[in-house]
Amino acid sequence: MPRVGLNQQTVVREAARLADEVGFQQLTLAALASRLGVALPSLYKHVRGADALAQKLAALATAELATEMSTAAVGRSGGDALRAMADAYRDYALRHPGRYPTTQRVPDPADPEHVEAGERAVGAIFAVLRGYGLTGDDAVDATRALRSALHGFVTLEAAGGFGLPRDVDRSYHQMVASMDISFRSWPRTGG
Amino acid sequence: MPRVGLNQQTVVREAARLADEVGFQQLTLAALASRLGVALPSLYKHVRGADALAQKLAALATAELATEMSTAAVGRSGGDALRAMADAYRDYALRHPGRYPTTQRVPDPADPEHVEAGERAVGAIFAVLRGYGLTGDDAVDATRALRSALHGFVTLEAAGGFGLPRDVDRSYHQMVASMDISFRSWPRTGG
DNA sequence: AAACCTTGGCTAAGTGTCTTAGCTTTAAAG
DNA sequence: CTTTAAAGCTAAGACACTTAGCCAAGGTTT
Repeated sequence: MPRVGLNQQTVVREAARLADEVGFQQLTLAALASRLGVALPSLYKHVRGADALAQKLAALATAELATEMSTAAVGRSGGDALRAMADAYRDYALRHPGRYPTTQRVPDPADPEHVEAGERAVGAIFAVLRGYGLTGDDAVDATRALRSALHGFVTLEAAGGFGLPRDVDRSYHQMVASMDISFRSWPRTGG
Repeated sequence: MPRVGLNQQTVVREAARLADEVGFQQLTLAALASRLGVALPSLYKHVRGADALAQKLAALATAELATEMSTAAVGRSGGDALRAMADAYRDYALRHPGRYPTTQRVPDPADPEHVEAGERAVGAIFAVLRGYGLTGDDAVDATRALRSALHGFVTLEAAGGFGLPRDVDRSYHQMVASMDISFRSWPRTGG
């Protein structure tokens, strides 16, 4: 039997593509193997199992998202940076509906690339918030608030949770605009 | 064989309890059946299958959550109502970690109780926002923003996504305080 | 009380998923 | 050319959900 020549990276990248097509929940080792032209158990030569694959996928997606967030904010500050980053965030979630949910997985301490990616993502938010003069505990609180709003929005949108006809882009921009206001008048604790 | 005397309600209620104990993802028909003292296929006499059970669980949890949100806000207005409702929301998610995720499922149009529960939940938010003078499109946008923030926060918290030592209660209260400010100075569109 | 019949329980069996064990062959290294 | 690590394979097991079909409990009807 001729070898296909897989390695971990090709497996994970194909899993990412497949997840975007069918949804993360529907990503199955059987479908992935068939897509790669290999029998299912052969995947275990490259990935420890289904959970390990999900973790590697999370590392990949988190790195991609962190890069897009950072790139969007570069050269901007304040509300400009916030809007650009928020748009990049939602764009990513919409373009990669299968990868996005994995970005909320807690980074695996045993995977340095995953940890680094998570730090870059949070770091990007922190950098934007510094533009509002938010540091220390205030920055931590504001980061949590911003992550919550962005993640919550794209999650509800993906789940079809916004039933009413009101334009969803509009609602998102309003939310980001309101966060801009919030950050400018953030209830300071002086942490 | 003596009959256990199950019905749909007892099955769904036990599923809710079990989900809270082991997590929604770990809720399995096998575990539920064993907990109820029947063989697995017997459950199909009361529920159409695993997905239907999840839907009924969603209807139950959504109704519970809607009730707690409404109750918390009754007799209050403005920031008081907002804080009370937000606290009730997070309380519910923390007390019922297995039920909570099902509340984000889109209500099944074929299940009137589910639909009604969803409307009550959104209605409770709408009522609070009316206290800020928000109506029409503004209320829709603000509702989406509030739902996003609350849902995002409790989801990230449950996933262990808040790594830093900063107190999580504090961060939540800061977020809610900032939403209070946002709603008072909401970027109006006059919808 | 006896017959009836609805229904809630059961066992058996099939499908799809992940996983492990162990064999074979490729193809690179010496 | 021989050796060997690794990448593929088949076979088989553990669980999950689901369907089919049987049987008895227990209420209803005569």
